[in-house]
Amino acid sequence: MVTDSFIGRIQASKTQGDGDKTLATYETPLVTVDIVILTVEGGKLKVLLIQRKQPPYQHMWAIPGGFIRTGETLEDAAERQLYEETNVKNIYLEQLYSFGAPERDPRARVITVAYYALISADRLSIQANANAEDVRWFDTAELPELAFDHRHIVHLAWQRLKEQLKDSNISFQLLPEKFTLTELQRVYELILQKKLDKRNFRKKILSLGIVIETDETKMEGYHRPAQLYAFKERQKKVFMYEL
Amino acid sequence: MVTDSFIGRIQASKTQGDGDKTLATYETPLVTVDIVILTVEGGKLKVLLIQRKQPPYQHMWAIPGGFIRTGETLEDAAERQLYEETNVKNIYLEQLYSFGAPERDPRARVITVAYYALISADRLSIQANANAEDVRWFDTAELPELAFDHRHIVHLAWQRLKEQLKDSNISFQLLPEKFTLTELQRVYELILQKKLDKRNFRKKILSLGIVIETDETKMEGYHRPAQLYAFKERQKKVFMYEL
DNA sequence: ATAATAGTGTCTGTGAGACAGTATTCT
DNA sequence: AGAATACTGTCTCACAGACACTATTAT
Repeated sequence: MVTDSFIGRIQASKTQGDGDKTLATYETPLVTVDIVILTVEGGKLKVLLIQRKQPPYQHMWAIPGGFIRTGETLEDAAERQLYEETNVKNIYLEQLYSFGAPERDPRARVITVAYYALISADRLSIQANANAEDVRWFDTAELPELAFDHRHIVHLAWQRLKEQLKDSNISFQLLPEKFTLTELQRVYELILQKKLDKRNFRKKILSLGIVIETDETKMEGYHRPAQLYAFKERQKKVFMYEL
Repeated sequence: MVTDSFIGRIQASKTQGDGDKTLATYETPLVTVDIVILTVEGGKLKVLLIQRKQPPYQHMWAIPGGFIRTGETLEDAAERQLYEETNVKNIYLEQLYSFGAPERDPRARVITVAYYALISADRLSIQANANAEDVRWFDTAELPELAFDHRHIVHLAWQRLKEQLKDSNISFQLLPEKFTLTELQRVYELILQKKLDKRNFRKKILSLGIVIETDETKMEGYHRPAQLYAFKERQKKVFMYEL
């Protein structure tokens, strides 16, 4: 993790442009981009964490992140780190919130712009081996102790995901291209932490016209196979009730 | 405006903690907090702008902002600047988005955490005189050319306000303590830029149980006076359809 | 009486949510 | 036959949205 490199405080003293303001001391903060990478796998909503090698918070788990490079937008930086960790491109990525509590990093003033990313489990095969030893997926509902304010950040990402689930088709970012309606329902149930009625759920999804039936089916176990669906558009705004 | 003080670029060259990453050059960006301050006054949704005295964008209008001080949280910094500009405390304030395009400030790499604030027009009396010459309220629908990416930021704030109007009672932040239902409806219409049906609007607001009738009325012109209402709670989540 | 805004009620249609039984595939 | 999951339809109730007339206060 890039933030592991220790950076001393840089103090800058400046006069201000406006006459009626007093001379003041500004800290030049460091800016990082941290990413909450979420996926659904094995019936759990999981988040990618990295084990820290250096202090502070040595050996604790943290979300991936790092500094912004010259010429990079914030989103570029997030995309780059996302790629470094997952080896996958074109991942759904969205800015979450910026955190700047003065003591959130004991070494220096570090402001982080948090992003969150959603990736479907079927795109993760490549990653698993890379620096596998200190990178792992954790059940978002059972997090270990996290470094810095990362627990808060992960929870905020989950919160945001819940909200977005209710008024967009964002859930499709977490599923393979073809999926059964039961699989889709499981994603909703996992994120919302709540059982949904199968008939109402299917009625709603189908009436929204956001999925299209494929001619394939999926067998799983010794029972009736399920119809596979694909989705029509990304980012369509919809409304889900039955919160 | 604090950002007027010119700050040179500070370059920092650092090695990273992880072995598999290349040596890279990081810019130490500057971090500001900018605020979109909105109010409803004279039948317009207005935003507070400040005329810049120094280049770049000299004489152009910009939203207020400035650097974060040592020991301040991002929100502290926003609150401080909000108070400096309006002379009013306890204003509704919420983080909007962070902007970090490399060339958004021609002088240096400046990342800004944008906030937006809502204030009711009746709390603005104190302000008007302060540094009145270069501080003015502008109709959000008819902005002058703005410095930096501030036009984009203002539009995003408006956008966010529209969304929040539909699922929270945030509109009350823009009204005096006691108000008529017609005044409340005007706020909705202004922000959503759309006429609403008076009967449906009142039915909805009253059924939500978020306002309470007071025993006062308000006369305005030669016609039937209107009942004044107050709201019960702040921050309650509600749902407004009729988008 | 006139002007001007405040205030009010009904109907229709959509859709959220509750609810249980049949269909299909395998061993 | 049995196990296991896929799949489907009806009813009720709430409420969004369309729509027009009466009430009150002043000049």
